[in-house]
Amino acid sequence: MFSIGKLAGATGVKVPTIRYYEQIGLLAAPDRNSGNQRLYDDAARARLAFIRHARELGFPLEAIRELLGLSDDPARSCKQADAIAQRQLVQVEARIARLNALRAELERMVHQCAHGTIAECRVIEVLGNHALCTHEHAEPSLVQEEA
Amino acid sequence: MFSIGKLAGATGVKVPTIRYYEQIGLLAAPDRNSGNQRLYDDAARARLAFIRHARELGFPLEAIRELLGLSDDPARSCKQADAIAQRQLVQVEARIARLNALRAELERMVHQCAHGTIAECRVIEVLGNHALCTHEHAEPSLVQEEA
DNA sequence: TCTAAAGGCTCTAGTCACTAGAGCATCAAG
DNA sequence: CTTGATGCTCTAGTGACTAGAGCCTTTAGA
Repeated sequence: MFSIGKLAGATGVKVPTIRYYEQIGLLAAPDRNSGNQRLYDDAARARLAFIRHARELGFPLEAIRELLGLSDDPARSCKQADAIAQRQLVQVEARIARLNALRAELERMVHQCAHGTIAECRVIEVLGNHALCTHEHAEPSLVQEEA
Repeated sequence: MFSIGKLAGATGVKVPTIRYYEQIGLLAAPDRNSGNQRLYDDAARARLAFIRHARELGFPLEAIRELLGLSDDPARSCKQADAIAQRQLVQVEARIARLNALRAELERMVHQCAHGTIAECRVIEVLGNHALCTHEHAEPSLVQEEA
């Protein structure tokens, strides 16, 4: 049985984050010791490791909640789990494509700068005038949040 | 002179977002008409276009605030503007590298799945056991937020 | 000129996944 | 037995918006 600190150390998830996961119902509330401190067992550790790993792979907490629900039912078809992972893959691919376009644009901007004054600065100029871009780039919404 | 709706149409920035930019001081509060509605001029339009373009390129609002400050001073050296763009480029590159690792991991997971039951599902298994990964992947913190 | 719809206003609260801090209580080591 | 680390709850803040309530103003058509 571990304290929350030991659990944090064992999984690499910070203490407040563990409490947050409990608060949103992603992790069951564990038993407490006589002094009201949380005590975790190895099953909790495994579950938290699962969550952490899925987070590292960019799954949103809601998808992780679903995956955890599925993993509790071993006899079931894994169709849904596949679909979730597949969806995540598609999103990661879209983000990569998008970031590659941004990188190209930023590189062009930075390389064209002659390091003179603001008045001649290619960075400022390009930002002010989208027509100077080679590519269209998508709305910020597509760029938001992470994986 | 445009209403906020026309400005939104002209720049592709949504109406509530424009008001939000005003609220956080990124866009100056414009004059109002007799009915207390905002009226924008072309300078405001250009400034908002700058902001939008910079957002599309993934600059955080604080960086944009700085860039706008610089662009108001045309005689100044563009060293700082370059540095901001360069920093952004580095971050975008880091995100691309990170996402490529994630994509590889997700692809492996998805392709190994035999589409059977949860008990045999590679997706669930890999998520539960980081040792099954080929790569280390970074902390979620590095993955957060966007460009 | 009237009316109805579209657009505008302010304000508050919600999103996601945490993070930070205040102000306490409890535990482990010396 | 003390001290410092760790734990507890609760509230509020982050970034960059988005959604909604409840109201007012403008504009186009009849």
